[in-house]
Amino acid sequence: MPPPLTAEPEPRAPAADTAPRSRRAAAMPPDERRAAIVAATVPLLLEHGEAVSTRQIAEAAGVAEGTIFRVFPDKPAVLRAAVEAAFDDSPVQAAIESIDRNQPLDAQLVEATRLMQQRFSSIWRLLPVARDTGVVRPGRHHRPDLHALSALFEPHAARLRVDPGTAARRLRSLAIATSNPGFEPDGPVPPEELVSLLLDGIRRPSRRNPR
Amino acid sequence: MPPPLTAEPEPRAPAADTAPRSRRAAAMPPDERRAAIVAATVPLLLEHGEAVSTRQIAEAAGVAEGTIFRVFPDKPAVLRAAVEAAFDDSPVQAAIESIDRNQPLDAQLVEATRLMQQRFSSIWRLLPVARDTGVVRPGRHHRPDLHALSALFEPHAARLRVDPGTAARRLRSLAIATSNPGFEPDGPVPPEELVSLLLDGIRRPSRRNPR
Amino acid sequence: MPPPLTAEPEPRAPAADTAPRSRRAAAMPPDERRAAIVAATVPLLLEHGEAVSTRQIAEAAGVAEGTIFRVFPDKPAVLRAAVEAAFDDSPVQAAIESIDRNQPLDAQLVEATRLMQQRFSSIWRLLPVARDTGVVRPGRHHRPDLHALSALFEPHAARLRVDPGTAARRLRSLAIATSNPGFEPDGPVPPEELVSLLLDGIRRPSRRNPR
Amino acid sequence: MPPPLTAEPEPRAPAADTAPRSRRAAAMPPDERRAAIVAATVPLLLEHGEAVSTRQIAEAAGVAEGTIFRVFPDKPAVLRAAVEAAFDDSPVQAAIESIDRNQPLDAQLVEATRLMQQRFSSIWRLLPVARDTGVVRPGRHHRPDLHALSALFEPHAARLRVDPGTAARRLRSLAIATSNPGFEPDGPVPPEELVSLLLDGIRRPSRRNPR
DNA sequence: GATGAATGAGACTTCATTCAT
DNA sequence: GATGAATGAAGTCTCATTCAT
Repeated sequence: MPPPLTAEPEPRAPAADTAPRSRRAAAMPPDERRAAIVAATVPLLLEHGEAVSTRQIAEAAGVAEGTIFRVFPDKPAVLRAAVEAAFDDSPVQAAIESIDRNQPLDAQLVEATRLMQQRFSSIWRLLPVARDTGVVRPGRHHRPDLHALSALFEPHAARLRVDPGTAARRLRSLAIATSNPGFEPDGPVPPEELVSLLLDGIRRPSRRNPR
Repeated sequence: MPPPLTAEPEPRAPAADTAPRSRRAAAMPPDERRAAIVAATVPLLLEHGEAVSTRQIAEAAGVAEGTIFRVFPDKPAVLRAAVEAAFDDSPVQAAIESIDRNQPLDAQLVEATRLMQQRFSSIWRLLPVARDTGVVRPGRHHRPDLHALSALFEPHAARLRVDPGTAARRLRSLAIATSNPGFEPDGPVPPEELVSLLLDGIRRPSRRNPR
Repeated sequence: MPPPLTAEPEPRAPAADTAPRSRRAAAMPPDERRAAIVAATVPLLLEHGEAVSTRQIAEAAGVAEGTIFRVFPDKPAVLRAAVEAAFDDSPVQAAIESIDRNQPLDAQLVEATRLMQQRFSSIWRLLPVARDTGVVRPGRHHRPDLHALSALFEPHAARLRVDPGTAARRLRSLAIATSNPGFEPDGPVPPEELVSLLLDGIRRPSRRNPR
Repeated sequence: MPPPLTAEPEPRAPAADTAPRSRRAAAMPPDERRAAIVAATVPLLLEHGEAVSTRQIAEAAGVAEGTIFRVFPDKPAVLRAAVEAAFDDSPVQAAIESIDRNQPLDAQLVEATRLMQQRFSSIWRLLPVARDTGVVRPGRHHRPDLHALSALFEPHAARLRVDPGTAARRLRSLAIATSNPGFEPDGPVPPEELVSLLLDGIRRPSRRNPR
């Protein structure tokens, strides 16, 4: 089973039985605290967008509001970190890389598509935030997952009409678009259909159009 | 020439010469006021998302802040109306319907794709707002443009491996995804490529894979 | 009787008997509102220095906190305005100008000194604020009261060892220093003494030191 | 050479070579810690007034924020101690006492005045703090420097129209007022002028006013 | 004994909404 | 009917102070 694709707030460890209940969160190395706050922020960001309040974040992270600002200079920095975490596609990348290359291309792509749909369906809400926080900037390619995807096409390049990079981009586009709940109210299109579309299109081959 | 695809704030008519100079905006039929506010809101929404303030809206619409609440019960109602206006796809629909059916399917689709890309590229920012305001709700199809698009496929249904409705949805998905500046930093993919992808896929026909 | 030397918060007019008690302050022209806030701020500034909170100011002015920011861009602007108002020396200037010139110089100066002591004793606390808000800047003379004071010396210039401007500055310095409650715990030095010091010094004339 | 007139933060002694590297400051006798904190606070107080934060103080003193509260009960106590230190005029007192009494009175006073101007010019900012912290209280004389100054006048008492104590107070007032940069934008008045003013006033002796 | 992470009250400021004019 | 001054709740961020390590 592949690792989870989205960061999840780590459940705070329950206080040891013998420890006296304390209202004060245990001191943590800054990095851990940072991570905890980021983890708590991601779901809130998905739910409320940039309108999340620092109060909500603090509550979700189980810390005082002031604590946030000991590890982040300001709210945008928190959002940026959360978006970056949520956009981190190394998990998908890893998952795609571990796809069994002995299967036929179709099957490999179906698997990859499923992974990407799963991932993107939770990221829609973050796009404007990513834009606003500068995590995503126009003209800047920055998605390592494309490399993993390209690699899937590479061995079959000769049989494709486009180069592997483009093929990867097209597949990703399809996965993205069809996993947006706003545009696909019936849920994501089955990956098999997408792969079939990608590879062969929707036109029936014919004598006049033999392909 | 097709009508513009995005609502524009209507310039307020200058006060008639004979009217006594007044700081008050000329009384307007409520419907017109509503429309003026909505028209002013759309571009602001595209720029700032849900973070637009009523002050900005009032200023852009050339009315007092209080006036907004004589026409709309509250701010969400304004946003909802603005999103609905921005999502109104009757212009695209009309444009698609007026495409010359005597051209080959490819050409027709290219034209339609261009129209949709143009339209969607400006709407990205609104998706979360649409979601938050309830204009777009999961499980609810609501896009008349699909009908127009379907109609394009209808006459060629026999040559397609999927039904015209699905074909329309797939094309729209492609248009949507490839016009998101966050995902296509080099600008929208050329419509010709998309149509080719849609119809014939990216796989080179071969004997072993004849179709 | 000279006008009061320090701005006083204007008592808000009591609601008319027949008017329904309203929790909302009556709308005011911005200039008046500004003045009301400034007037309320001065005494608070004298009491707390820059540590006054906007809440205190709002309360003292009888308005909501938000109202402050409809007339001032931010808190420093409020303080600046308050300091400027408190430093406005046109009242002293006017009072000095109206001193009867038919009296002997000593008497005139005593009167002027009294006026200045009265004025300065309330301004001490504001000096650092004036500095911080940029109202008082090093190297910038900006006190019109000096002119009025100079004018008092003018007719007697021939009998003075320094020019009237310097004389004015020295007298003001004396008035300032001796009205600082931190340095004169017994209260301000009597103006007569100051004037005598200024004019003749503390040295007894003698043959060896005739002058 | 007279001792410096203002407290300086003592540089922390570097950790001894043989000591194990530790992030903790070497334990210090409480008195030394107190002194270090006070010394670090004075310049900050001059720069920021009461708005200094405990963080700034801790940083400047090279201790942890918490440490401050092991030595002082709360922030006002720190400020009070710092103001007291800054107001400590035993250095000026000593310097005045060491003035060569064989010079003529004028010369002695010029020297004393210079010392006081130098001292007071850096203390202005602290006056409100002194007031707020209760270090300076109305009705309470507390300035030993006056004694030293009085002593300067003592031998010449017979030639003065006022008693030495008053003479001292007047001179100090002049020194204070003319060293406030807010009121003397051109810099402090030359001490010679002040002494001449103090002793002989600004009036030219005449037959009608022979003195 | 010192540390500094954590706290939570409170500061300044913005904003949707109301209502007297 | 429109206006915009006024409101006060809520948002972000700072700071004095505490306390587990």
